[in-house]
Amino acid sequence: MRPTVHDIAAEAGVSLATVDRVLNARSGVRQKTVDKVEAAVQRLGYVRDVQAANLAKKRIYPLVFVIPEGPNSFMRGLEAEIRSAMQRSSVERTSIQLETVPPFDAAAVVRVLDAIDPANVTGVALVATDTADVSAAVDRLTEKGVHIAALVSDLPGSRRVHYCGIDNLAAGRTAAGLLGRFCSGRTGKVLVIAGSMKLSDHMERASGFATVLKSEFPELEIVGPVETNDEADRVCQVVGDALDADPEIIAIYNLGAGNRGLLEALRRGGHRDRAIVVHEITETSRQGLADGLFDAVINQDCGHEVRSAIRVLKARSDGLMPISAQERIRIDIFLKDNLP
Amino acid sequence: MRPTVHDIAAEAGVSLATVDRVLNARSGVRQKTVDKVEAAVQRLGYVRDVQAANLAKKRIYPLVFVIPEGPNSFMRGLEAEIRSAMQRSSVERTSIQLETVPPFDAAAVVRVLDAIDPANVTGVALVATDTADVSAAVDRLTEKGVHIAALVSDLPGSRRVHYCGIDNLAAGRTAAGLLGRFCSGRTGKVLVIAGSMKLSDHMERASGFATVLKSEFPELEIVGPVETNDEADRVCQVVGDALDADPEIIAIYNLGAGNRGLLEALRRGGHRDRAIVVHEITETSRQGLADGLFDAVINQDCGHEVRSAIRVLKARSDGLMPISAQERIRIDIFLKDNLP
DNA sequence: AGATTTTTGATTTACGTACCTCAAAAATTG
DNA sequence: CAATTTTTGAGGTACGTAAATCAAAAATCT
Repeated sequence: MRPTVHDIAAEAGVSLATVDRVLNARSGVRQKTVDKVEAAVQRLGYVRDVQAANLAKKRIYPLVFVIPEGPNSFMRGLEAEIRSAMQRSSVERTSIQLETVPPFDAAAVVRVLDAIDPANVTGVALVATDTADVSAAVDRLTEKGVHIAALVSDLPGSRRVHYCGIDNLAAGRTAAGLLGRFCSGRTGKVLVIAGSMKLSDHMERASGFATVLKSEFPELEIVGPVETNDEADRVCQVVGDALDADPEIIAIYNLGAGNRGLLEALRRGGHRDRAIVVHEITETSRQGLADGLFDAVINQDCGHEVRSAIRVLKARSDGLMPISAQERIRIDIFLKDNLP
Repeated sequence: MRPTVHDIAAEAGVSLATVDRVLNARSGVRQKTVDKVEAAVQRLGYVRDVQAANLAKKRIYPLVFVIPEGPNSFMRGLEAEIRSAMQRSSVERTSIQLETVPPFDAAAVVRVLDAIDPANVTGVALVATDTADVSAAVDRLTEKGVHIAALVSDLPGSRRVHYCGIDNLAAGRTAAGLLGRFCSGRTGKVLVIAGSMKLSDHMERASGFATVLKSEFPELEIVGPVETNDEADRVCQVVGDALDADPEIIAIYNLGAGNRGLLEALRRGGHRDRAIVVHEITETSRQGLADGLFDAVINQDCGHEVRSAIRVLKARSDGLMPISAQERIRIDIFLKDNLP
């Protein structure tokens, strides 16, 4: 049987009340007594029964998620995961509020953050461009005692307590590793498409991709990255124009959204022999894989990201550090053969 | 606030004791009353607070894991995950016993299963060959009321309640999709190495691999699968001999263990230009990726598998069906660029 | 030393559920 | 209709922790 607070009280030769004071870092206990209790905790290997503790505390964690609105399938998938977390909220003792803002609108994110009442919110998870005003708003809110997690795209300069997303430098490298091998020895150009270089995730992917391509596959030359603001129509046009203009393009890496546009350009132009790697599993990219137009899709599991954000924000508002190894979001690679 | 048993009692116009009898399926309640209570549960959307319930019940789940002993790194990784689960046992209310048996020894597995006392064990997870005697032993133990999960390699003919592992047919297909693309258009042979065709996972991988290679990459011809009993020395010899004898081999797929032997053969022969896909992330396969000898590693997260097995066995002994979508083990693909 | 402050102990209530007992009420039987 | 059985109610205890109160003890200060 695992030891309880009663066992520590007995072991330390103090009362239950004192054990409680020590365990919950309440004041009014001499250092000598604290040591006695902590020694007993060590000796008996006591670990607090979190379930019982939560029951007794009946604590709830009010959280806010801020994500872009608009047609971006990945963001809508993220929203679905947040809504599913909202349904679990009674079980997980959370109270989740979802705020959507226009995409690429830093000012709107700032407004939402500034409007948050620190008295009623313990944590915020947000998807935003890595710009100075957003970082400043994050820092202001942090100052008020609210813990903030960056979601999907990191805010490296800010005081966010955690980044819930993949290592995008590694994701870019992985894309290069795949595309390089898919082209195996052939010489040509790779068209790289991005949403916005203001998004730190896009920036990092482009950078990782370029690094590996240059060092390991020097026979492939990068065209781009071309920015499309993640709009499918722009992607379609950019790809169509590029493929028509330059027959040496033998591969495409779309590191942003707008795969619908990419598919359309490929279908329209009848291009079936390019090696193509894109990001995020959506209805569109599944279709691309199934049709053999896309060779591989690099994915981040947004369900994992949302759940991780919730765990981290809960832990932080209890003053605990999350176990970083457990919160790592992995870079998934899907071919049509291992689609879930 | 979420409703409690008290709220249902009030809503249904019955006493707390009656609600308790209905919720825990105790006898001595008229159908009419049962209906009233269940209607109230529906109306209020009551869900049992599992944490409080577990606290009150202080139930523990005695489980047994049966895995092969020997040097196989993947199995040792699995063992490490099981031991780590044993350390969490007080928190997860489990009591886990680990049994190791000689690899590929069906009789030993049968002996262990037959020795299990159904009074002290509610669930068993095992890694075993898919042979008739193992299936029979699984069925015998199931008959005694013990729930059994197949781990890593399925036992399709048996009465196991769940399979905790990847879809190996899809894994084989994925390997073919990767290797085919890595060879992109070149004509040649692919050496396929397996541990034992008595393992259903190896069988399925070989089958999925062959299917996709034939249909999508007909320019590649399969040599094998050669069985090695997962022994590194045999793998080394087989690969060395094959590469020396047949220069047309431009790719290798090792769907079993023994990657140490594969690496050694490649190093010894100075073969650096073959496209190579293997299974399972271990120290050896990481090294292979890092050195550029392996192109991709297909992995199953054995930590996930162990945790999933525990969840499933706990749920089954509470009479619940696990949510199958949540228990799917994904097929991971690692290049050197996305290694965790 | 006595007065004051700090520290500790003893005890209670609560969280939501499980499980038990005993008595009362209702339904069924003869 | 009385006797019997079944169903229901009322109440309690327990699980392990949190959080509170109030009194007692110990330490510190004047």
